[in-house]
Amino acid sequence: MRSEIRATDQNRRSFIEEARRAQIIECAIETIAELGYGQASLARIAKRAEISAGVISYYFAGKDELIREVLAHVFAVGGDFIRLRAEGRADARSTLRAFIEAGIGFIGERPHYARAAMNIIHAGRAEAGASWFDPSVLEPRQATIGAILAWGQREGEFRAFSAPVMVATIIEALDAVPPQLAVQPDLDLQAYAAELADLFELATRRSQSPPSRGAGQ
Amino acid sequence: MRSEIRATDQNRRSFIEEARRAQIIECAIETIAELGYGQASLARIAKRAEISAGVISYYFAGKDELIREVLAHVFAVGGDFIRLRAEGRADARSTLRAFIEAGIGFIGERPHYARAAMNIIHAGRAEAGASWFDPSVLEPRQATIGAILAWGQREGEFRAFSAPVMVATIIEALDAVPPQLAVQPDLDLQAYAAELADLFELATRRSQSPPSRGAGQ
Amino acid sequence: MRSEIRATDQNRRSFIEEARRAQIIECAIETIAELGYGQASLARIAKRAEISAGVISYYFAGKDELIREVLAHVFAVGGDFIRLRAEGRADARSTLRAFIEAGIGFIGERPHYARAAMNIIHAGRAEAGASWFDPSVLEPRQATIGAILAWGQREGEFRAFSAPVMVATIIEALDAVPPQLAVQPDLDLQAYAAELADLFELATRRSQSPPSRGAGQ
Amino acid sequence: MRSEIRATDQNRRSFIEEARRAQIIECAIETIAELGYGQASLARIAKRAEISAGVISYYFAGKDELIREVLAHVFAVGGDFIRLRAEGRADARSTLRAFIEAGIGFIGERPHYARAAMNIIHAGRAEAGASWFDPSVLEPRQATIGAILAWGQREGEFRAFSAPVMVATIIEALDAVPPQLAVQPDLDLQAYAAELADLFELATRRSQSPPSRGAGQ
DNA sequence: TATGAATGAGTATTCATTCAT
DNA sequence: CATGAATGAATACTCATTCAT
Repeated sequence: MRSEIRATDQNRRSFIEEARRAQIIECAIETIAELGYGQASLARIAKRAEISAGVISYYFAGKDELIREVLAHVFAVGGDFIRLRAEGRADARSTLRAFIEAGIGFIGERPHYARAAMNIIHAGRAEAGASWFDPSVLEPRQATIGAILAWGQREGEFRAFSAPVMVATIIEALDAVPPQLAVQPDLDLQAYAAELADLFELATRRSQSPPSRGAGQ
Repeated sequence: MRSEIRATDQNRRSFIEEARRAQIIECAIETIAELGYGQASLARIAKRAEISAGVISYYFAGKDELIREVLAHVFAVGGDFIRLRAEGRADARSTLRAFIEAGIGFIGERPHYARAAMNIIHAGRAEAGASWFDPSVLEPRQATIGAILAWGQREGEFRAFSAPVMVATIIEALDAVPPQLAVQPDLDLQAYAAELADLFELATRRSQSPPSRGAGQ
Repeated sequence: MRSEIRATDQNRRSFIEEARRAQIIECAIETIAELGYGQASLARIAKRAEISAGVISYYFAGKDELIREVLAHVFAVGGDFIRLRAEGRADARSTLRAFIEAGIGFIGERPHYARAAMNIIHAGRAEAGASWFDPSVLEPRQATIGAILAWGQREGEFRAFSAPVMVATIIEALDAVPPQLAVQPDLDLQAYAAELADLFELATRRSQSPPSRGAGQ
Repeated sequence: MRSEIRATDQNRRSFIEEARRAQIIECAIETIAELGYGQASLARIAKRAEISAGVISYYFAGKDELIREVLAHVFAVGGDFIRLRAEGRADARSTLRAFIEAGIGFIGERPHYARAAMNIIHAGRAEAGASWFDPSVLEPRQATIGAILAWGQREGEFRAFSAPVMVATIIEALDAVPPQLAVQPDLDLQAYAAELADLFELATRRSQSPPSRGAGQ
């Protein structure tokens, strides 16, 4: 009955199974967000869900699978949230702004989600360089930002910069927020978002004068 | 410090003691960098150092002390590295550039150090609100960047922005590098540094025209 | 109670849980009685019970809880045993006799119980001033003896003496038996009990002539 | 150089060796009295003596030997103390009084000694029924009391009672004091001693009327 | 003689996982 | 489906003891 076995069963899952998985994932998120990945044992997650610890092993092939699904869930929900708010803009500049604001909006809306995801990503249990969770879950986000940047560069809105570096920096700038919010829960997220949006607008726009590049000193 | 029992009156440490501590710290750094904080048990660290696990407990009062010392060591070495390269500039703009380039330079010089520190910091962020490691170790870095930004704003080189947001973003932009380097060891760090420096130069400088702030759509 | 994680809402325990706890407590008693408190590690207790050491941690929140329960169990069983034989007497003198005889009777009936309890209490007395086990478990015994003595003094059966000293001496006189019994298993407990009862009858009764108090020499 | 080896060397010990052994024994006594036998590791004893832990192993064949010597020392000093005060009396009655008062006097004089000894005796690490420390160290005390009792019975001062039971009870009555003193340091030992002396005078003296022995109910 | 570095066994406890019920 | 009992490995840490210096 383990999920590996189910897989042969055409990957169809019953309603109740889906519900249980969702419940467990939700509780895992809360547990990880509150206690940290290191303290989030299956027993503790199970307790929050008010089920026996064995149930988790019943529905998930192992802790790794659960964690992977947690991450996938957070990114799915977050992606929907952001896409809804950032898509359909007329230009890359305002789309990027909207993306950043939506990203922080999501953090404010679902701080547990954001916090749990950051925790998992940074818990890093690399066996050999590569990250242990399916990195493909992170790709859509990168791809989305990459597309916005490419769009802006193609249209001439944006200056010439290394897209991968900019993507990484934008993502990390957003990922820096959940821990700050945890320490300082009354953080003004709207102002923070505006600041970040300004920051990256200036960093990306085709500028009147180029940066200095090694001059000075 | 060290096992309650062997704390010497003078807190003076013998040469051999200092050497062992350094070796253990070094091996802890490597272990954390390669396996992640969560997998870096004392046993694994000891194995890498080819010593008995008890030796670590002999030289450090506990795992927490070891980790604290690891962090302190990394930040001490890193701080020296960066200060050497970033101090004494004539203006804030070029100082910020130099700081960013030195930061990434250090990552390239000591990738394990950077990776281990990031791991510890992010693992620590998780635990129940307050971080369990001495957060004061992070302050100098924030203070340094904060000072540069204040300098630039005071002198009119930099535009008006929220310093805390900018500080967090710069730090996080640098902290994003070690994991990328782990996945992609041939990453061109010099180019990366130049890109980041450009990015933040544009993001900070007093600009001819202000960012859009909510226009567009 | 039990691992923080499995504390049930109702604190109701299943039959099997109760049985396991009882078995573990029983094995703990035997182990402590035979090897002494200091040598009674969870591993050794588990080995005697032919279970994995983890099981003990599964049923008890920690070693402390186990020990507390051992003590409580011994005193509950012993208290019942003694009460059954000592209650309902017409006067304090015969009640005290019966109490002493029942106390030693219990030691003969359950030598492991008595020995284990003495071991725990004496080990506990050591630790830094306050004892680490709940001292309230010892109170009923003291209270019972104290009540008998007060009764006898009130009724004029007993002479005037310091009740606390007498209580302590009676208790300790009984507690002296288990170790003797361990060394010399064929000890005639009935005779021992009669001797002790005589001893304390003479020590407590209103006497024709007072003790010497410092005369002599 | 270990003491086993020395033993061949005619058991003669240098002055300095004797001094070190005495120092270590003294510190062991203090440590055991303060922390309890279970917490009295060689390391902690060594720390109190301000020496390296290895030194203890150098002067004593093992922890067991040290503990044995501690016990022997306490009983030697205690025996001297008591003998000095209890010997040379004219009759058994007053000798017993004096013995009890001296016993408690010693506890008041050297509470650490008494406490440490009780701790060790009760720590009980029996391998197979027999106590692990040399029980011969306890014999002189028993023999002394036994001799007093035999004297009194021979002379007709004391009634007929089981000497072993009386001996055990007297010893235990004294041994009950150190823990009480630890909990309640302002305990009036002189009064306590007088009470105990009265108690055992009445319990031992040839009485006008015999005890009840099973009557009553 | 004395040190203090080192070991290896042993401590309680936690954990993911399995499985009979 | 779900439980909760059980395992065995892993966790950080302590300890008595040994030994080169």
